[in-house]
Amino acid sequence: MSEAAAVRRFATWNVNSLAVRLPQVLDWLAANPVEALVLQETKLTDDKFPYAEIEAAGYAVSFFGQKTYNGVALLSREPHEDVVMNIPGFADEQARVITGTVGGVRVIGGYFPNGQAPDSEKFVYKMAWLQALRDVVQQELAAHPKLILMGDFNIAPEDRDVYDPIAWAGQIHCTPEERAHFQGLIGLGLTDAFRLFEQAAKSWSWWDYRNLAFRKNQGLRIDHILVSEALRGLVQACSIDKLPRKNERPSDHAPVVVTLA
DNA sequence: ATGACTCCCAGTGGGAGA
Repeated sequence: MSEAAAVRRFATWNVNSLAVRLPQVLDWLAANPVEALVLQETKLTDDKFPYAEIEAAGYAVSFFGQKTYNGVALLSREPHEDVVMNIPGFADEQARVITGTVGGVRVIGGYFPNGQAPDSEKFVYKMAWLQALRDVVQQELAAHPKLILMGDFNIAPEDRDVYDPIAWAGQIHCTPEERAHFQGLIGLGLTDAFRLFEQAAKSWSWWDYRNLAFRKNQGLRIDHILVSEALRGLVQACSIDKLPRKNERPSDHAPVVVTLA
């Protein structure tokens, strides 16, 4: 077995338009070879998806998108199998989930609903979507003990994941209802890989484009990698890569990477 | 400060994101 195959890395990145960010994604993959990468907010209909460019970079890719909003993709160094789009049994016009098996690991990539505001219809949708996701993750876990659920959760699990928890208290991403759903996923036997390790205080995965938020490090940790019990003992590292946020025309999110033995 | 930016589809503005 080669040295490269001895360590396995899986990553998630909300790219906020793959049409704009494709060069950055290819540059990032060249510098950060991974076994699999899930993307959110591709914002591309399938006929416009740049699969040829991604395959030329050495990655198999499945994708599922729509115009303007949402859209997800699964990239893997080796071909992946048993791909499922969205949540079976949950009727949804929005392209938010892509699942596939990569080297024996079931990978679920999700772009969780934003929810807009706790008193909005979009929050009601977010709650229903989260419940449906929990059910399908539970089913997937029963069939695939080695499982990673990762993506843009649009939930800051704890106050330490928020730059100003007082100002954000009860606001979208920080409501008790959203946090309870996050804990519901943890309750399935999943572990927040980032918190398996000592991390710098004020570690965020998203910074608002406005108000010099990145420069001032005012952000939220809302992009997560959850690993199943069968994988937990193999996790060697988990980190947020802030470098792409320093690019020109960056996504507002940074990639999150987990390393397995 | 109920803002600030960026993306998109639209089209000379507005919705959504988080």
